[in-house]
Amino acid sequence: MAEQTVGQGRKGGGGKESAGSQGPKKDALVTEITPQSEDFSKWYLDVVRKAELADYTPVKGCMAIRPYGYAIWELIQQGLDRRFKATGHVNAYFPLFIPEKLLTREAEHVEGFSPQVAWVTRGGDEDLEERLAIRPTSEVIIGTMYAKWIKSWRDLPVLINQWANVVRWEKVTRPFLRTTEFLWQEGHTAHETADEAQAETMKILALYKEFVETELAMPVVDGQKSESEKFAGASRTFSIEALMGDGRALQAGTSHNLGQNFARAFDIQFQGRDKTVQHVWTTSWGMSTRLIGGLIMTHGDDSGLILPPRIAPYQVVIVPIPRGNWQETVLPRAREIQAALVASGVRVMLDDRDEYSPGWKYAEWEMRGVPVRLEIGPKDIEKSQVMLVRRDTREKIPTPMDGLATAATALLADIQQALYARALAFREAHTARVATYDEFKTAMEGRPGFLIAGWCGSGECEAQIKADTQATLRNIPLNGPLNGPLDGGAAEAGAATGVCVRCGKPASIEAWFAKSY
RNA sequence: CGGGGCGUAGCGCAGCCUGGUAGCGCAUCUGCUUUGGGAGCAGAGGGUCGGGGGUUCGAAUCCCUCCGCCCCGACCA
Repeated sequence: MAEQTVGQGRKGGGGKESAGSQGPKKDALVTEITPQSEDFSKWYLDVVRKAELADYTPVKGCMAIRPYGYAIWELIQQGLDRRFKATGHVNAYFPLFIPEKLLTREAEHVEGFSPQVAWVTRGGDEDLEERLAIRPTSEVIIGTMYAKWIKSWRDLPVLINQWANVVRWEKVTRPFLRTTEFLWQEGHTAHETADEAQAETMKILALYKEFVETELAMPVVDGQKSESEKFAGASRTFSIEALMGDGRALQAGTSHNLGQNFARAFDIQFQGRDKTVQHVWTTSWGMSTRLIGGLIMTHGDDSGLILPPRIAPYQVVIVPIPRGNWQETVLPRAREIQAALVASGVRVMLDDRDEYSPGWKYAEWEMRGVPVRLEIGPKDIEKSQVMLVRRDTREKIPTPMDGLATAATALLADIQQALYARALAFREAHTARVATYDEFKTAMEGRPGFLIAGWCGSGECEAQIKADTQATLRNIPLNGPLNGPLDGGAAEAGAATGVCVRCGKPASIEAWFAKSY
C-alpha cells in the first residue's frame, strides 16, 4: 500500500494499479495530457493549458498569455531585439488604428487583407465619419509617416522596428498558432536603391534563421515564397519554414521586399544624389507569438513541454528532498546552490513548496519543460553532490557540488545542442526528394513531412498539387541544387536542369512542399 | 463558410433515451501523519447544468434559437 504509486508515471498509458481502489486515480493522471500519437492536436492544446502558457478568454479567438508563456515571449523579444539593434535598427511605435482611406491605397494589399480586418465604427456616442481599421499589419500607417519623414537621400536608410499587437479576423484559431489578436515585431525599412532593399530583406531572413536555430533550437529552411503565397503588396516574400512533430510545416518568420509598391501608394519620395526625385524601396518583416507554438510542437513529448535552455524561463529547477527537519538542513544548501547558479547567469527556480511531494514536483516541472532538474537531499549532501536530471533524455547525472555552476552551464549548452540535433534529425528523416507525381502523391499520403520536388514555376501546377495532395509550396530554398541565388524572383528560370514534378516540363526550380499550419 | 462532434464544479466525466429540482474522480480548503517519481486518513467548501425562448404542474433531460470550443475541408500575412 505504501508503494502504490511508485514507478507509475502518467506517461505509461497502460499499467493499471493492482491495489483496487487506486484505479480511477491512476486513470486521471494518465489522461492529464493526451499522448501525441493519439491526437497531436489535442496534445498541443493540453500542453498549452496544463503548462500554463495560455488560456482561453471570453473573447472569441483571443487568448490570455499567462506569465510562464509570456516569460518565453520576453526571452524571444530580448534575443531578437538585441539582434535588431546590432544590425542598426531602432524601435518606434505607431497607432493601432488606420483610417479606411489609407488602408485602401495599395490595391493588392487591401485585397489581401480586407477579409481579415476588424473595424471601429463608433467612438463614444458618435458614429465615426470614417471607419478605423484595427491594424492587421502596419505598412500603411508607417508608410504614411515615412512620406513625411523622408525628403532626401541623406534621410536613408530608415531602419525601424516596432513591437506591437495586431488583429486579423480569423475564422479558425488556435492558441499561439493562429489567434485573432497576436503579438509580434514588425520591421519596416526604407532604402535608396533596389539592391539595398533586397540586401536588407535577405539580411533579416538570415537573422531570423540564425535566431530561431540558435535560441529556439528549431532547424528551418530559408527560401522564397511562390507568387501565390507572397505577402499582399510585396514584390518578393521570403520565409523560414520549420517542421513540427506531426510532420506539418510551420511558417516561422517572413521577410518581404516591397519594392516601390508602398512608396508609390503613399508617396514616399526623396531627392537623390543625382537631384532627381525618386520613390524609396521598402521592406517589412515579422515574427510573432506563433513561434511559441512552434517551440511546443518541435520539441515537446508525451510528458509535455521541452524548452531549449536558451529560451526557458527557468533553466534549472531545484527540488529539495524533504527529510526530517529539511528546512534547516537541506533548504539552506539549496539556497546556496541557487545563489551560485544565479551568479553564473543561470535562470533558477527553487521549488521549496512544502505542500507537494518531490515526485509531484518532478512531474510538474517536466510537463512545464524545464531543461534541468536539480535534486538535493540528505544523501547528496553527505556525498557533497547533487543529482542533475535532463528533461530531454531523463538521464540522471550525479554531479559534485564543487564546480557545480560550471557543470550546469555546460549541461545546459549540451541540451541546447541535443535538442537542435534531434529536431534536425527528425526533419531529415521526414524530408524526401521525389521525381514523379505518383511518388509525390504517395509520399504525401504515406508519411507527413517535407517533399522536395522540381517545379516549373507555374501557378497552375502549384494549385493542382495543393488540390490533389493538400500540400502547399512552402518555399524555394536559397541553396537548392537547381536554384540560383534567387534574388531575381522565383519565376525567373535559369538553365533548365530538372523537370516539374507535376507537368514534366523543364524546371530550374526545386521547391519544398508540405502540409502546413 | 461547408461537414461532423462537444458544452453539467478549476480539470476529466456520468446523468439526458424513458422530465420530478444534480453526482463521481482529480483539484481546492482545514487538521494530523508524510515526502528520493504525481502520498494517506478524517472533515469541508464549490455548479442559476453555455445564453435566450418555448412545451409542461414541473426541464440538465423534450422543442426552437443564438453563442462558444474541437476535428475535417475551404480560406488565410
